[in-house]
Amino acid sequence: MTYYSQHAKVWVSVDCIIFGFDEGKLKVLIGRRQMDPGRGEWSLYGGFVAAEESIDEAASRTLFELTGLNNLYMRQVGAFGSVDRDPGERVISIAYYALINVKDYDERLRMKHNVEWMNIDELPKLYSDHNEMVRKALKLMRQKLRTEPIGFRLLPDLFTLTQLQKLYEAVNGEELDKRNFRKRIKEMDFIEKTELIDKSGSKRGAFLYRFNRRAYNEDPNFKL
Amino acid sequence: MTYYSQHAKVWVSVDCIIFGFDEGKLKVLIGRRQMDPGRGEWSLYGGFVAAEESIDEAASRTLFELTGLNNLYMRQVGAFGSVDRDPGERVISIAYYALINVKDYDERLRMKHNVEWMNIDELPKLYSDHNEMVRKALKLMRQKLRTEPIGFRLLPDLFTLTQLQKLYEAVNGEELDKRNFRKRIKEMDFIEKTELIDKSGSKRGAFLYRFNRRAYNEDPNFKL
DNA sequence: TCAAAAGTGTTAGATTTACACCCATGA
DNA sequence: TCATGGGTGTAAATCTAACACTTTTGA
Repeated sequence: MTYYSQHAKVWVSVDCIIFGFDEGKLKVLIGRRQMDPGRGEWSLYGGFVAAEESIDEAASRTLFELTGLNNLYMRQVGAFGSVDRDPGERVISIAYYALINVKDYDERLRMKHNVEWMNIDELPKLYSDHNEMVRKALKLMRQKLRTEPIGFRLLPDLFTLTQLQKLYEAVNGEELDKRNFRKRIKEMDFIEKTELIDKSGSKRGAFLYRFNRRAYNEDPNFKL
Repeated sequence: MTYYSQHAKVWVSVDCIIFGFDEGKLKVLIGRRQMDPGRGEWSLYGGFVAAEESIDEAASRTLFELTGLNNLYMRQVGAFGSVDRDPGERVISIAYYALINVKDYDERLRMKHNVEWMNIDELPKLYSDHNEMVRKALKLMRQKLRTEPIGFRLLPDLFTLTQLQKLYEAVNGEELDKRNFRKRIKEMDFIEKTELIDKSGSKRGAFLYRFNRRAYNEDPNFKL
């Protein structure tokens, strides 16, 4: 009989706020809950933490289960632990947000799990405290986006400056000045201009850029 | 047999990073661990989350147990959940930081719990992942300190501008220009000058100031 | 030919930083 | 009388924000 055993054990789960960027909008992946309690309610995707895995591993595993993708950018949002946050049993949940490039997500897998991309500013009421989780995740993600080049995780490898700007506008919910934005980008040597041109967004076509992680690691002065 | 019961339950604890400010230094409250495993190692103070309390309540209760103080400023740092972070059993821990005015802490209670104030930059190796918790707590606290007037929670009700400046210097680990600092303070109407003078720090004496929470709530433009 | 997105510099204003001396007092 | 911490303003430099027109091309 150890010192520990006089205390209660509880279930611990992870819930994932998966951000995507498409058609100029920031989106979150949500689905209808498939089990009781709360069956049918809009909900984040989650899973339980198993005995032999860390909470980060549980989050990675859950993300992989849902998306088939590994090594996603992922950060912890925090622990949510009201006694009755889950209407069934006492479950403490640890929220994680992840960034994915919508195009990398296999549509069939998405259908199979019955989840969909919902605009961040049109989210319905979600199960339990999931709305609160999304709010906090967004707040943290915004902060990170200002000081680290994580936005590229939401875009294809090659992107136009207009796409990049729209991404920043969507996340922060405010418009930016095109010239000032491009001036800042030009100062960051790790955002490389290619000779490739994307004609999908305009008749004239726009140069495609890429993020050079190596160059960033050598001279990581990012500020937006 | 519910859906939940096929999953493992784990112990969940809270660990507290308690910051104090004294003699111009930022300090953390740590003590020698009183139980196995790890008996005798330097450690944060913590406790288990009980079945019928939220994690925030567990943190408040733990803080009260240790300090006899209620309504401390307290924020969650995050969940720590490596499988073998605790050498005894699987325990997921949620870290919280709290700010207290060292003078409010009853010295007898401190002795009773066998904890002491250790300078943040002279911390020894702590039990398990507690050093990591402190690092993250400090990072978050610094961020908050820049955008919200939480520094007052570390000072007596009445304080001199020199004390306030030393506090900011200690937390951020860098010196500030006295004139620029005072200029900024003067712009914040919720930091009120009193007619009282403190002679303990100098022969000439310095005016004492106080933080007016009501005024802050009306016009919360803080930036330091 | 024209609509629609791409691309490009300059300037005023605001903010930030650097900096040095006099004052009041108790020992 | 002097050592110690308290208190005060200005100017240069940097950063931020506002702003409008030309280019290219497919329909």
